[in-house]
Amino acid sequence: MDSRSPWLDDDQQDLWQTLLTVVIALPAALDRQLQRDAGISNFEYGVLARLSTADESTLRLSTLARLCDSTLPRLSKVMDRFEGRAWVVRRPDPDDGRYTLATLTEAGRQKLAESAPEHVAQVKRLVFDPLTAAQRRHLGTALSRIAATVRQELEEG
Amino acid sequence: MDSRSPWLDDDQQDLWQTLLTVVIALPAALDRQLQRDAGISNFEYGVLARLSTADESTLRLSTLARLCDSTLPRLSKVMDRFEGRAWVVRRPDPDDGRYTLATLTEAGRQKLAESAPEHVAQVKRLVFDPLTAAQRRHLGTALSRIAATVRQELEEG
DNA sequence: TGATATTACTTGCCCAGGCAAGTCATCTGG
DNA sequence: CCAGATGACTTGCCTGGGCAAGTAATATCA
Repeated sequence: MDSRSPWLDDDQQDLWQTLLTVVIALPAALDRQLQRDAGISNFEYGVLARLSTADESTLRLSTLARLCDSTLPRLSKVMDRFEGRAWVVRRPDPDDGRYTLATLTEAGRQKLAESAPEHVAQVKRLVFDPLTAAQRRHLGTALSRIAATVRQELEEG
Repeated sequence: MDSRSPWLDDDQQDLWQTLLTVVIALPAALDRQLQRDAGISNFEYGVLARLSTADESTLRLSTLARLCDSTLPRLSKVMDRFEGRAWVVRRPDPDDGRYTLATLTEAGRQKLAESAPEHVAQVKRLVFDPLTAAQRRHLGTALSRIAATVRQELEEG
């Protein structure tokens, strides 16, 4: 494909518009369900979920930020809110005081457990149910390539 | 696929995480380029682009909102900014005074033309270049189904 | 025909997130 | 061993967007 031509052809336009719809409307739909049923955003859910699968429920903030595709200021403010609700605790990394370790508390794990069923059901309804097994595989392949390119783009910045 | 089981299996987790990365990081990458090079957001670019392809460069706000997957308050505020820069004009629809018609001005069209080349190049680099023709077709098929489901969700909700 | 409902949009208030500047801890070169 | 550089957050300021309430125009129906 030639990146130098300054326009998209019709097929590309269709795909592009569809992708835009998904990246705009899917987060909106997820946020709405989570906000209504659990009072948290999709992003906040992702932070809880990441921490819950980490070793000892603990990660450095910078690592967590990368895993959640977040900036550090954004994550820092989420952590403020989470500490206020006692869902996580922060402490300096004993190995290197510049790092901060975040650990999911039992209350945080419980919040995640409460929120998960409806959220997962929503994800299944919106993303998995409409697709056949083959379509899911193809989607995964294509999105992986795009995700890798976009990640690289943001890191180079 | 059974929506009732409350968890995702490993394959689903992988796909889900990849999709999350794309819906979070792709808009961020697009916004950054547009903000840097043109001083507008990806969403605002989409509004200009939609208007530019409409008959007489004119659409009802409610129609434009639907086409851009936007809420009406959000679009209303974008229109305030655009009118301030004289990129659009608003006027009541003569056929039905409840509707408002938005028309792209010549200045607005020019802003779009200036912004387009770099933005389109970015879209190609991030979305199209990493994929083969077959992968693009498959991606379009899968995303169309998801987009349709999500749109329906948001309209009902 | 006039009161009420509905539709399309706007406004106000609030909060989340981006960016730039500040702080604190560690590394590095002299 | 100690200044300056680097890295990891944190804070403050500002803007964008969501929601709920308000307004204006049209439809409905007694």
